[in-house]
Amino acid sequence: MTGLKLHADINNCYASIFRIFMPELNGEPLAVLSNNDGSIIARSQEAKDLGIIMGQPLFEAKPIIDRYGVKVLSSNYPLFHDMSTRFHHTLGTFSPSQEIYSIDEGFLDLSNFYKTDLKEYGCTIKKTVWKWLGLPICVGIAPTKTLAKLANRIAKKSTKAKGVLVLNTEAHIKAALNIVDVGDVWGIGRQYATKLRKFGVLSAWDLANVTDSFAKKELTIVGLRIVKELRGEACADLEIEPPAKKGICTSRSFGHPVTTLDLMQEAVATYMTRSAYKLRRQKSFCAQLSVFFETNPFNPNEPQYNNCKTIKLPVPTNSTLELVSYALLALKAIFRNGYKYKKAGVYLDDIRPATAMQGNIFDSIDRGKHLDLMRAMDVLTSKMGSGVVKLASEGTEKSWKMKQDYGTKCFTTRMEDILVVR
DNA sequence: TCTGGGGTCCTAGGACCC
DNA sequence: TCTGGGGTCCTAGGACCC
Repeated sequence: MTGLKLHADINNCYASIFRIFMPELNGEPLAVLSNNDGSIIARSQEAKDLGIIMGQPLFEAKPIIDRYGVKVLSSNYPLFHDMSTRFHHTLGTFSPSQEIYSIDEGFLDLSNFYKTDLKEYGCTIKKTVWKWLGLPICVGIAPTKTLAKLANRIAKKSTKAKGVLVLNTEAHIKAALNIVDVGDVWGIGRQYATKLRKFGVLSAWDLANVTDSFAKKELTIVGLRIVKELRGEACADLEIEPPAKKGICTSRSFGHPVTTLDLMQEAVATYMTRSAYKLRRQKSFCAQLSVFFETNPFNPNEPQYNNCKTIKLPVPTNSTLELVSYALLALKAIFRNGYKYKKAGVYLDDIRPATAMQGNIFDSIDRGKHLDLMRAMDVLTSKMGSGVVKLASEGTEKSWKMKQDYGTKCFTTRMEDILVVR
């Protein structure tokens, strides 16, 4: 086996981050809420043990929360993001080759570490993250990314592994595949798991032993790659450089239903400002945008109206001013009075790098001026946070903005970022 | 009363072209 | 009488991820 990959992730990420700064939460059941405080998106181990379910609406979990005194907190993304950056930085000191996979997960390439005691190395990483950041992690090491993820999953549950599992012999890999349910394999979701079970494929080991043609036929080429990775054949390398996004979306549910065009315009302008900022951060332009909104689908007694309007731009741009004006045109084209809107969003599409720009002879906009203004806005935004400078169309009241009833301080960033403190 | 947000990739089918 | 077929592009929808 040539390649060797390490997967590390933060245990109960959001709950663990809060506990660093609020140690009184240690040992207590804790649930972290989605944007708008709608549902539960993260739980401490104690909350999991009480039967609080991932994705469960808050009101449904309320009986358990009240009965056992589960502590509830709103999401705090500035804080999560900051701690995530520190986690990945720490991880990166252990290999020259690193992939930042998500806010709480990363991969390292250990292919040249054949002389290293891998178990010990994994334990050192785990201890270091704990010492430097106070975050609990688990580590899996194996020949492919899929197997490293699987090793990590077992490490989390096994008392013997103590949070670090190395799978680098055929016997160990076979034993591991046998104890993992097919639905717990990375890339096998609910639909595929149900389908596979009907064919008698129950474990990860079963999946590793289907034929290539079966995998391709039933799970597409993506599934075939998973099967090969389970057999130890690497099909996915680490992504060292994050690829530029092909689509950029900003959408939110409203804290209160929105019924007027005025407020909807504020929200759309605000979301577009955010998307345009993301677009410029990755040094791209876009040639298409969409605006969409919906009423509350969980409320069948209210009249429902969802719509989406897409506009192709005559000249690709990343100017907030231009994108907002097109977005408002799109919105006006589809907005209807008489509905209680629950959510809106914008989507940027047909994204291309700044270098591939092509002009249009009918272009009447002074792009140089826009560019200077955007640069100035971006400097302020990155130094002082979003919202320090904004367009008039974004509004100032933002009565529609999302609910955060259980807010916390941004402990590591700015004290003035305090949302609501209880 | 109250149900997240932001992405990726693949496939099938239709339009269109020569 | 016999009414092609292959390629490409685009889009919608479905699956997955955290």
